[in-house]
Amino acid sequence: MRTAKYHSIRDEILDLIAELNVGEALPPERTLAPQFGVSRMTLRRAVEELIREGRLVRRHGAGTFVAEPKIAQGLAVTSFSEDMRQRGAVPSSRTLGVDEVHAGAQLGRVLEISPGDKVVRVVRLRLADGAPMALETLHVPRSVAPDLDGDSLAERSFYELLAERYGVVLDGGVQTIEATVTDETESEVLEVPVHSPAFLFERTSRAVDGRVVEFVRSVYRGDRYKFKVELHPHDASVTRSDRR
Amino acid sequence: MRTAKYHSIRDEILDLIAELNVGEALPPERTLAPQFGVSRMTLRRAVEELIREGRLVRRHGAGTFVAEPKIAQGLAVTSFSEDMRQRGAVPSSRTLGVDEVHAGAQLGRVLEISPGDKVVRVVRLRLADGAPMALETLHVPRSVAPDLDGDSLAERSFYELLAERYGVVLDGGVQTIEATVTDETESEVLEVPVHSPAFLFERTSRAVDGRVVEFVRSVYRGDRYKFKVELHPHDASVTRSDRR
DNA sequence: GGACTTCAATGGACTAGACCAACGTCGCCT
DNA sequence: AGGCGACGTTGGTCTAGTCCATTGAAGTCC
Repeated sequence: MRTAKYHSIRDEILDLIAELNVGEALPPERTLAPQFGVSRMTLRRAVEELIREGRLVRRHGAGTFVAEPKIAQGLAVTSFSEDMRQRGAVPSSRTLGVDEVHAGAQLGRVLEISPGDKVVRVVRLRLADGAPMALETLHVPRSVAPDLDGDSLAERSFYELLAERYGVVLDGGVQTIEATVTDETESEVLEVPVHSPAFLFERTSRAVDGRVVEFVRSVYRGDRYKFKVELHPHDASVTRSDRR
Repeated sequence: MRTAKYHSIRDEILDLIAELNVGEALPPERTLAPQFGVSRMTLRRAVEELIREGRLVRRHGAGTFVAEPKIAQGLAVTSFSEDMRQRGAVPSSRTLGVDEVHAGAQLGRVLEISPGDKVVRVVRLRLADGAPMALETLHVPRSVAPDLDGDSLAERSFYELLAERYGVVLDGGVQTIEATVTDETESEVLEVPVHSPAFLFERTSRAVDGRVVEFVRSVYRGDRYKFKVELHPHDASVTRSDRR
């Protein structure tokens, strides 16, 4: 079997959820399992995924219910467009410049290439509902994207290009988030007063083969962008490590 | 059985991990399971918890290995002290003032009480390694903590007090994170120039009985505080919802 | 010596059933 | 009418086994 059963069951339950209102109960596990032709354990595994995603809630003895749509706009901000859509805004983008530079010491270190290696640098203004939201500077080793240029980025997202044209499969990355204020240049393109509050995101992404494929530095308008995080008591799992 | 087996097994595996170096393999599942006196499924469930916590990594066909200590200093910032310790700093606290006010319209709304109800307000300076890190203003309905005062907070954490003295069990909450700059007052106590970059946290916490038990507003120094988040490809689970 | 094959060991998925624990309802008793 | 207790329904945990998929090393062939 190519794809795991519990994964396709997950999708079938998703269809079921679509036909229910928030707060309504799913059929009991003992009904659903044979209906989908799987054992109860397998069904439960699929349900557990949906619970982790925040789409279902289980209440012992009562049933499994469709969860409130979650508010959380977390920090797994890997795609500007995805992020904006999730926040209910229409994303767009304007490329302000594309050039090729030598990595240099700092950039070479974070991209894990030689300081003399070439790097494509793309500066883009990111907009939400037509108004400036963030200024993004993208750095990609030339070796990762040999023929990347401004035209390519106009049509499709950088991540689509990576996957489809260069066969790069992303594995993960590290992102830091700092508080900052805008400088003259940033203020101008973002259309805010100088020294306005802003978020500074720095992200480094790695492919499954181990190469660093991008370093992105983004400045977000503090007056338009904020995080909303839902806290759950069991999040403090680290506390237990000093139990001895 | 009071506590689930897979939970105690989790702790036993934790002991096992403590005796191994990063990257070393755990004994295979088929060895461990009978050793702990459980079925393989139950053992796997315990291992899966530890994987979610980032302490173990599984490699199909190869084995289960002790993971690199994770960097992530995420957003589940429910306790200043816990947060600081995790970042390797020594937390401390100085209470700047405690008073009782009427809720008023705004505060009444977020705390879900009448505008005329009384609220305890505590202003505290939070320090890391002896230097100012954040200015925190805590609001608690008097009805939740009838005899709360400055002395109580000197000895124990607010959350300990809630749990042990008032029998309040926390259920969760919502936290927003914004970018801001310090005003005159904040600058003075935080010992930074006026209009320095800063994070503004606003947290509302709820007890299991449904009552809102606190509203906290914290201003963190932007030059000392930052987030570091590890990104994983499957985090983009939302993308799948438009598959139809 | 290097490339290929084979195979044992390991994690991944799944089943059919058992028993426990929480919830909520329905009926009985007061 | 109100409260209380029994019980059926639901999720929660666990077992002992089966078979599949991936890995990596040992062995084989050229």
